Amino acid sequence: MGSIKVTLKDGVEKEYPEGITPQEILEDIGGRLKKEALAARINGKVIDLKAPLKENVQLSFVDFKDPEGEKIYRHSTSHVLAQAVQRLDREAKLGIGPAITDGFYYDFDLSESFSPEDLEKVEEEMNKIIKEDLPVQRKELSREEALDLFKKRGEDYKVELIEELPPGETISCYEQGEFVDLCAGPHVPSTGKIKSIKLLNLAGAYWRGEERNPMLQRIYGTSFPKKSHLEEYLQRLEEAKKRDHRKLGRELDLFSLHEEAPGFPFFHPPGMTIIEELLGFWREHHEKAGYQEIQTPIILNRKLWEQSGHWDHYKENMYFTSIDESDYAIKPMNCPGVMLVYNTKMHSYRDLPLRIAELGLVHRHELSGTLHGLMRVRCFTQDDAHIFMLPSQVKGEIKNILDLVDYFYKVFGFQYRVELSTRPEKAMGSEEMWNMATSALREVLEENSIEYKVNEGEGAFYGPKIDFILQDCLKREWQCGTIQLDFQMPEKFDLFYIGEDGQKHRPVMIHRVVYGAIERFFALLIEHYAGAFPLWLAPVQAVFLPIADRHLSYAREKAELLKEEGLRVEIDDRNEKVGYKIREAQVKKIPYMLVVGDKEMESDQVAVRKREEGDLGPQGLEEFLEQAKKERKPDINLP
RNA sequence: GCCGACGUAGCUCAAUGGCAGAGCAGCUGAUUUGUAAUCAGCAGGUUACCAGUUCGAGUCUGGUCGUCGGCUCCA
Repeated sequence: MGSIKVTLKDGVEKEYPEGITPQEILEDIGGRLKKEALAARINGKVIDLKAPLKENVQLSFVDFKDPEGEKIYRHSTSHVLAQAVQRLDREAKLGIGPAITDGFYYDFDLSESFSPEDLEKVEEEMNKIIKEDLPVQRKELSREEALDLFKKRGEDYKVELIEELPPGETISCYEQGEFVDLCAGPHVPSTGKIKSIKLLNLAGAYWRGEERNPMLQRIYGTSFPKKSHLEEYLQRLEEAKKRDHRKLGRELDLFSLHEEAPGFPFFHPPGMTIIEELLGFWREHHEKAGYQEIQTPIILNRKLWEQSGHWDHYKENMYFTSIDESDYAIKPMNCPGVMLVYNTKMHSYRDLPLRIAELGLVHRHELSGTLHGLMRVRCFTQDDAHIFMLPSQVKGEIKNILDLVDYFYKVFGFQYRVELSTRPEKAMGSEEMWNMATSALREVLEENSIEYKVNEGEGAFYGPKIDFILQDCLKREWQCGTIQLDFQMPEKFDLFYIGEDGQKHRPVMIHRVVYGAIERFFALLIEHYAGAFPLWLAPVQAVFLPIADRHLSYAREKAELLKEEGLRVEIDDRNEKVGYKIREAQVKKIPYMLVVGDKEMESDQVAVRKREEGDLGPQGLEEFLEQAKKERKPDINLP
């Protein structure tokens, strides 16, 4: 047996006998890592601490602070969860149990369903397993051995997974005590490495996410190496829930939802003010970007939907009605209406690109279980636009939209993620068309060095798309902006333009939205700002707080001046103490409070109190107005 | 749509199978107030809805609707 050279992170080279494990090296070098290391990284690859080293390597250790370490830690916790569940119910069959953002889950198939009380018992059992500090052992097996092992254990789902592993793939499993799970690893060296665990919730989940498969029971949980970190995390969750747009929407009187209209939101005056500001901002920038606005009807004849392909591809999401004995549908998308507008006149190649925008109200029959406040509703306003262009203009137009979306999201301070979705199973058009369209999107993303994830088979039925994804207060992801390339619709509606050669040509079309759905974007904004909207969006921008009745007329006079400047101003003329009025204005998250009493009347000033900063002292009305006007610009915070 | 939980006053929440209650908000009155809640009084309910069990149901059972957490779907 020879020896190997191990280069540690700090550049130190050490010689060890071949077959030494990272664990043993830790024993040798000691220090903080000895306690905190969860796995090792050799030549960039993460492996078990117990994996023997066979050649010269660059070695570093992975702890919880390392994203890979966090993942391993949570993944190992999911194994402990599965072990606990099987201890409590021998019949429980294992699904899958991966680490996810901030935690993990494990899916189980069992005859009786879990109750929230069961979770406590499971948690108790998990703590026992942790206390037992069972060594976690990796084993590599042949396909036959693996099939045999999991068949014997009655793990039908694992057997299914093994059968689908590509030939030649190393099959490994991890054992801890009586428990064994099919798993690629790596894992922590023993269950005692895990410290603080918490099971969070229960849910049903289809096996492998497919509706025709049996529904398994999923347990979500999380774990941390320190109890205080777990507690902080739970605290953060509680804080995040306070930002929930459904809660703030009610408290701030922005909107409401009613049993009488599930999924169809009602907007109240303060909510409408915000929406109108969002739309005003949108119109301003779309006009600048060369868009023209139209409006098309909500109800359109069946024939149109047959022509567009929606009747075949989107029927289960549509609402229908009949008028004078003919069939009509409520529009789930705006495009077919736009097609009719395009075809009302001849177009020259000189007219292209033609950018036609529509703030279109669409209705879709979403499954009842998917409705979620304003985030997922059954009717929503898309800030839609359809761009008709020459094939040579496609990339330029997509680039323009990428820039527009980026500008909009930056104005609100949103971080976003980009996805490219490709051809779905149920698609119109030829493979070649799809490939061409998909690579066009891909190229623009790459040319503009935008990071993106590919979402295979998730495109629209008429073309591939680029999606822009935002997160809500609980880090749930919501698709907002989207750019969809469409070679189908122009074909279906026989769109053409007259080219330089005097002949008819087919234009290319893009569907795109920036906000996505106004409702969803609004909801995300509520959570993003925790209800404390910047001045330009705030339903009430400033409130006068007169100290006593004798200051009322002064407040009215000054308020009038601000209103003339277009500010949204109110006066709290109730017979209450200032402290009371301040509290109320603060709870309503009004950006500015203007306290007026004897002193202010005498000096012809207002005492300005800012929502975030508190008392700013007395100012002349002009000074305040100047500041307010600055803050009225949506992009005030942009460089 | 599927799995699970939940549904009491506008909101937040109480009430062993035995008279449906509190705080906040609302209304009325008093107080004229200086940087996050003045005091008093009044009113507020078909306990989501429909059946059933029971002498008696907010509470137990079944169904419907809705909401919440997921799955699936999607802006």
